Parts: sequence; C-alpha cells; structure tokens
Amino acid sequence: MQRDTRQRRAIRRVFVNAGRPLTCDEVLRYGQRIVPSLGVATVYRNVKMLVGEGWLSEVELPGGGLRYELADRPHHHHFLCHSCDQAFEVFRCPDEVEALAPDGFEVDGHELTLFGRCAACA
Amino acid sequence: MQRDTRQRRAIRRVFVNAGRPLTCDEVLRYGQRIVPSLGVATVYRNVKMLVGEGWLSEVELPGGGLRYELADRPHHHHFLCHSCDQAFEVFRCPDEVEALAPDGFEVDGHELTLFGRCAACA
DNA sequence: GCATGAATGATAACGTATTCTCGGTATCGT
DNA sequence: ACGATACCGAGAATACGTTATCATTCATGC
Repeated sequence: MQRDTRQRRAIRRVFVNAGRPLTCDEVLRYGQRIVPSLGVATVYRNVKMLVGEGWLSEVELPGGGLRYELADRPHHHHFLCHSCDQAFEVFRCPDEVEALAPDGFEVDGHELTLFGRCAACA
Repeated sequence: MQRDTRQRRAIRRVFVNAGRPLTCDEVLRYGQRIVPSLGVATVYRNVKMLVGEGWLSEVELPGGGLRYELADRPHHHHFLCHSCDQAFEVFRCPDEVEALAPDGFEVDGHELTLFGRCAACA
C-alpha cells in the first residue's frame, strides 16, 4: 500500500509551486529546501511513480533532458530560456499546425518551442 | 592544411543525399556503405568540423539526440516519425509564432516539431 | 505503542553518447 | 616519387543521467 511520505509531499509541492516544467535536477534542488535530506533516487522514483499514476506528464523539449509538468494542464507550448535554461509555459497555440505536414504523413501531435531570454533574464 | 579524404567526402555525400537531419549514428551507417571501414571517431570529428566551418548546423529535436543538417536550407521545421525515429523536413511555417510568447520574454528563435508516422511507415 | 514492510538515501553500477589516445595510413605540396 | 603531417580507426576513457542495491528509517494498521 502506498504511503504518504514527507518526501513525496515535498515533490508534489515543488511541482504545484513551480507552475512550469522541471527537470529531475530542479525537483531535487527545490525539494531539498523543504526536506534537506532528499536524495536523487527518491526524486527519480517518485517522479516516475507520479507519471505512472497520471499526475505528471513527460515533456521533451529540444536541448535534451526530460522535464515533467502537471498532467492536468490545458494544451500549451513552451519557452526555453537559453540564459537560465528554465522552461516556461506558453498558453497560446497557432491554429492548424498539424496541417503543415507533407502528404502521406500521419500527424498525431506537435510541440512548439520558443527560444530566447525569459522576463527575469532579459 | 585541411585534406580532402575519402571519409570526409563520404560524410558530405551522405548529408547531400539524405536531405533530412541525421544523427551521428545514421551518418556512420550510411557512410559505411560508401567507405566500409569508416569509424565512429571520424564521423564525430568531421561532423564537428563541418559544423565549425558552417556547412552543417545542429538540430535539436524533442526526444534527445543531436542531429545535423545542411546549413544552407531555408527556414523550415521537422517531422519526427516515432516508428522509424527518422526526422524529416517540413517546409511550411505558421506565421507570427514568435508573437505567442508572454510579455517581457525576448524570442530569438523557434522550433516546431510534428510527431506521427512518416509516409513510409504509415 | 508496536510490528510490519514501504520508502528513503548513500553509493555503486549502469547505459549511452561522445571524446581521447596513439600507432598506422594516405593526402598533397614539392 | 617522396616526405611531412593531417587524418584515420580501434579501443580505452570520459561524461552524465538514470537505475539498482541494501541497510536504515518511519508511516500506517492494529
């Protein structure tokens, strides 16, 4: 039976507070502010578990490094700041993007990433 | 002074023939059809060199794994087939994408990736 | 409060992509 | 043709993100 540990609560809180996609490393750093002893393995274990139960979803942005975000968000895209390397959400989406594919290609999803400097870095 | 070796010619030919972004691994496999003895180190060395001299450019798509393509291509985007894992070019682009960023964010580029199955796999 | 075993965390191990090493090879100016 | 040396390629070494191990801790049901 699953237990409600301090660590797991901290990790969930980190995602709720962040409001943007996080790497496991970010989760670790932010989580250690709540539970200083938090370890890497625990972060990976719980993130994987939370993805498994549908609470988190994986986000793959250009530049490598899997990120995770709350699964219940409406359709949106991302902004990647190449100064602080943080990802942010962009809540507007150009229409009919998936119609751009060449003939004969079956499209079942799309990812639009904007690059630049975030408000804090600019 | 730089030499024009069989290996380097083969690698350049692979990119010209492919007409789509390639990973180093793909370059190695295709290149070995031209020069069977071609080794990994040579591929990495030459790809890096070709990027350095502006003949190739790096392409970072979601899903990790750096890819490379000819640098002289007009603005375009990519289609990633999750069946054969090959990347293709998409030569249409939605207008004004960069205007979607939140206020205060400086946009200097964007990447649109369509996911699905390519014509060959579908 | 106590026992049970799920969860933790330090560390080792792993997988994969990339780079380094270095003896041998082949290109190119002369 | 010849010699200097840029380049090659096999394998070792590295980097780094992720997972496995296992003794210890602590959340939970009784």
